[in-house]
Amino acid sequence: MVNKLARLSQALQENGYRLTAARQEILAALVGSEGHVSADELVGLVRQDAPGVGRMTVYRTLELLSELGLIRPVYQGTGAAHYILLDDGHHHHLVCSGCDRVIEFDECAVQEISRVISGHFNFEIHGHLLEFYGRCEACRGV
Amino acid sequence: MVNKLARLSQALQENGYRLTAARQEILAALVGSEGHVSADELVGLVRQDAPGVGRMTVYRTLELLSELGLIRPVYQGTGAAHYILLDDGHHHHLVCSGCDRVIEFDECAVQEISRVISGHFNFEIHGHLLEFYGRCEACRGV
DNA sequence: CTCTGTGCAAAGGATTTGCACTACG
DNA sequence: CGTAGTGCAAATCCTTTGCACAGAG
Repeated sequence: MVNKLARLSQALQENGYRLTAARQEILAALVGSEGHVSADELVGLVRQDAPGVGRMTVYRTLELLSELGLIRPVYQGTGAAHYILLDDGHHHHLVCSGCDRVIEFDECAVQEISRVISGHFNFEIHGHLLEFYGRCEACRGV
Repeated sequence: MVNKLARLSQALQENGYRLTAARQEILAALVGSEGHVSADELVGLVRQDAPGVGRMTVYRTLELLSELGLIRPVYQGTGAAHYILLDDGHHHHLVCSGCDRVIEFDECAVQEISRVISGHFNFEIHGHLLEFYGRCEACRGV
């Protein structure tokens, strides 16, 4: 987790962005939340430690991280966007259509596909998201 | 494409929903658009053929289709949600962080993973989305 | 010292209620 | 016929600008 924070900070600096106090707070809150928050929830988390941080700084930092490919906004259920951490380069979800629950899993066999696609489209791949949709055990009404 | 329309219509009816005139228009517009539209764009498309259809009927139908796992909202760039058709059960994207362009591809080797995950979590899988993020040829400044 | 980043308030969209009306089955 | 579905307008919520100030390099 400390590693994740360091990696995010470093990525910002390497791309010519300043590592300000506000950004450090935001990154810490993001990592601490395991990377599953809406922008608004994140504002709340950040303000627990740093009450002075503005809502828009959070929005702008999220946009910045998205552009760098470090996080990704997804829809989870309805309403506001949720952000997931991609700093390991990949992320995997199991999304239940019934209860909108999100389960994460680690099995990843996308490497080969990744290589093929990359060559095929001359596309430089930084990360990926794999989501399965269906019904979880509970919602199937076992 | 006619098949897709029929499959969507059938899915609605099988789940106890009525196949109204408005819904038929919406489904047709969705299939005709190749399944890459925002809610607002879809309202426009539907109204070309059926001017009387209300914005909210479109929203509600989209929500309904999402619950049934037939479509999925995703972020493409910023602003409004875009909906993609999952009626084949799967969908694959290549998203460029630079220009927000979305390229679709067909290579799919997720079947095995799907089976493993399904058994592992006792989760009934209906479809999936696989997205790769990175930089396209143009944005790498070849 | 300069330029990037920040915070506030207010604007701008997108999405969602509430409720009377229509039409599918 | 009864109930699910529809349409309108207004409300609500999320996100984005514009601009003066503060802080990093």
